[in-house]
Amino acid sequence: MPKVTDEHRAARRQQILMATLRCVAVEGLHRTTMADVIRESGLSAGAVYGYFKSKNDLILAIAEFGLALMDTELRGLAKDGNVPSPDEVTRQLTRAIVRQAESQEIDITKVVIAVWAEAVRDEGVRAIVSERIRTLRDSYAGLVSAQQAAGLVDPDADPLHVTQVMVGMLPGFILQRLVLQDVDPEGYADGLAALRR
Amino acid sequence: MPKVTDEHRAARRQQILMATLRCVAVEGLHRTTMADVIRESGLSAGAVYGYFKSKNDLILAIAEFGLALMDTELRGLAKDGNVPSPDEVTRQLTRAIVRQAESQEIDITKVVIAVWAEAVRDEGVRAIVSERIRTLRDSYAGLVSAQQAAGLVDPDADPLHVTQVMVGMLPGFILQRLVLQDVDPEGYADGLAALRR
Amino acid sequence: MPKVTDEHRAARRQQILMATLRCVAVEGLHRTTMADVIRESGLSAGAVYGYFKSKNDLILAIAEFGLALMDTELRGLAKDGNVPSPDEVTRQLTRAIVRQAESQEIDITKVVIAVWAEAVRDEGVRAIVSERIRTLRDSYAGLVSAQQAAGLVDPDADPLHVTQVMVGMLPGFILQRLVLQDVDPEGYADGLAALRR
Amino acid sequence: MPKVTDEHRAARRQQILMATLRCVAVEGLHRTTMADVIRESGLSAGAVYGYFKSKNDLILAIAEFGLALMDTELRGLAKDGNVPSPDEVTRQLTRAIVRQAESQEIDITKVVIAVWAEAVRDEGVRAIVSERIRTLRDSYAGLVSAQQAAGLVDPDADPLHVTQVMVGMLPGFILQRLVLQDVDPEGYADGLAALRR
DNA sequence: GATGAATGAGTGTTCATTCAT
DNA sequence: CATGAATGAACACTCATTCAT
Repeated sequence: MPKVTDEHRAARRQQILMATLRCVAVEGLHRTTMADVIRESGLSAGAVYGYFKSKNDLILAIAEFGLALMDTELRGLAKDGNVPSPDEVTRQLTRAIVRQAESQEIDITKVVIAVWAEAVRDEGVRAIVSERIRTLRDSYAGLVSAQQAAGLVDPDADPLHVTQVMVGMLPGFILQRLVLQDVDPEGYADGLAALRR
Repeated sequence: MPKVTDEHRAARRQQILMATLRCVAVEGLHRTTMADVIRESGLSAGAVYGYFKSKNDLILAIAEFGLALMDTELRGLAKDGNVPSPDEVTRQLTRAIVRQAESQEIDITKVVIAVWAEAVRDEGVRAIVSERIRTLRDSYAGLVSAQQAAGLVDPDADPLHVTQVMVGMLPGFILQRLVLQDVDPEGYADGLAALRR
Repeated sequence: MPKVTDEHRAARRQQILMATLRCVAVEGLHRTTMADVIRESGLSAGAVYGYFKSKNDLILAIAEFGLALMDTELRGLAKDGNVPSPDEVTRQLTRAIVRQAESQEIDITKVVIAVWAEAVRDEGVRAIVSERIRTLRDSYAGLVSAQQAAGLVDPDADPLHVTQVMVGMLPGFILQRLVLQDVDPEGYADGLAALRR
Repeated sequence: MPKVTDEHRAARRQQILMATLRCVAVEGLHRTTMADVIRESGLSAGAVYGYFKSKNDLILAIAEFGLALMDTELRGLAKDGNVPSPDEVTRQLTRAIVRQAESQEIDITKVVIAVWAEAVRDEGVRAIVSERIRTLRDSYAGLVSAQQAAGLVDPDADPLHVTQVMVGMLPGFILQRLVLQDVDPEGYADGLAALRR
């Protein structure tokens, strides 16, 4: 079945990627074997290797995909005319995370934590995670200026530092949600609000 | 002479544990092989298996040890008579993390992230991580009451929520520090302080 | 238009064969993959399999072609009226080998050695190599009679034995040339001449 | 069963080596799989890899061993007081080859041809083959001087060239013996003798 | 007790070949 | 016919664990 359309190729890649995400969410990055991916994808070994030339390639694709999902969700926030307070932003973001995690068959946040761990020791994955975190911060940056102008955030503060904490609150939310299962967006946002007075 | 033997046993366990931490910090949990641990510890395979009956056992011990190190450091904070602001607490905690990470031959925070990832899929590790996070929150709890009394935190807020955010800011600090290497305790604390205006 | 088609077919076969020779000279028989041949030939997998029904078929064709090249070169020798001495024959033959090896883009002698090794274990290849060596000996046979008549070779000797040694000197030349790179036709012929004093 | 004697280790290596030789004589170098070697040696995969760290390692050992067997046989020749003629030397050497090939359960000359083919494309094997051929030539060198002094070989000839042809006659003997099965030491030596008058 | 050689199921990956388009 | 995506058995190699000494 040669000379296949680009859409077909893209669909196959997606098929493999989704199969891998399903495996990784359950087994983690390293306990997911290529045999798992092959079985789960319903393709043959050769087919999978036709789309991803190694397991590492697949991990990089997973990393990109997993973090991209988180990211897209956050873009909409700055769109509105009004300026949300930091706790309001956190509420929206954690809500988005929970929605993502629960909407799919798989909990993407499990994949994301696996990717963080891999980023510590694999340069390629680290580059991807770095880029994603930076993008996230940049998405915030404009919002922070508006918040400073509106008196919601100390106007003398370095916006970078503000984005670092704001982004920095999300991993802890994800981790506590998965491990202790006792955090939720409302409580987490309230907790931050409480710190502000 | 059981006393001496017990001490000997404890020393051997520690020796193996430290060897494992060294390996895990560099290679991660799953790329660290028992052969690595055996070589690094300077013991024989049989000896290592005499102290830890499986690799999973060793991982559990690693998880316990890695998170315990973080915890002990934080206890001292509540000891002082004065009541530190939330950002001051964050400053102290992140400083403690950096101190820990840089004081040892190995960066313990790398091990910690590996442990988080494992907690997602291994019930045993998850139980340990849960317990540690809860302990950390409990250590905070008293402090939060004091901060509420002192007007540093909204007295109407649920203390649990406050401890959730306060603890929740640390994983993001650790992650950004390892991956982007552009965060430091002072900036991070300043960022939080800025949110409180 | 069957004529054109046949020529076309022959050209395609040649194209695939040359591509294979190029691969085999570099990688050897077994490290040359069909994918290599396909890529090098510029054809599709299906096309290559249209001309050679298996890799083994291709190997047989390689064997035939590689040894044929050596053979054609040697025919001209007996043509001349004068009777060359054994060392003179060796000089001409080794010169022919070197010329062949250096004239083409690929060193055909590398392919020849690979074919010898395959002949040891594959009956089909062995049959081809057998036939080629026999042909080579036959080409010599007439010459030997002439040399015996001319007193250049012991007239009482069995011509078969003489052709066996004469042919037998060539593999050693090829091997030493490829591996040690310190033999040349002149020295080799001189060496044989020295034995005849 | 730890702390095993050196003899035990050497015996195990030999056991694996002999198993490999048996496989290579039948299947060639590349069709011999590690699974073949493992089965034939009667050991486990891990055990084999404990003695040879890769298949390539094993191939190098095979090359060394296979050619060494040929070599040892040839040393005794120069020992005798009398000076053998070149054809006599060839008779002895080819006899030694046949004896070696037939004395063992496996025909070592089949392995040797496989090694030649590998030497063309693997630098490590080539180094070993080079060294062996050089050693063989050196073993001859003394003999050639004696033959030149005794008038059996042209005294003006370069001894190197003489050793090149003398060594060069052996591959052709081995090859014709395996492929055509119609050469024997007596005929081959007679063929060379015939060239000398 | 301590040792480390041995095990063997399992790992990521390749590749000759087929066949739907 | 020609194409090249797909197949899946096989490959070289690893590694947690055991147990004879």
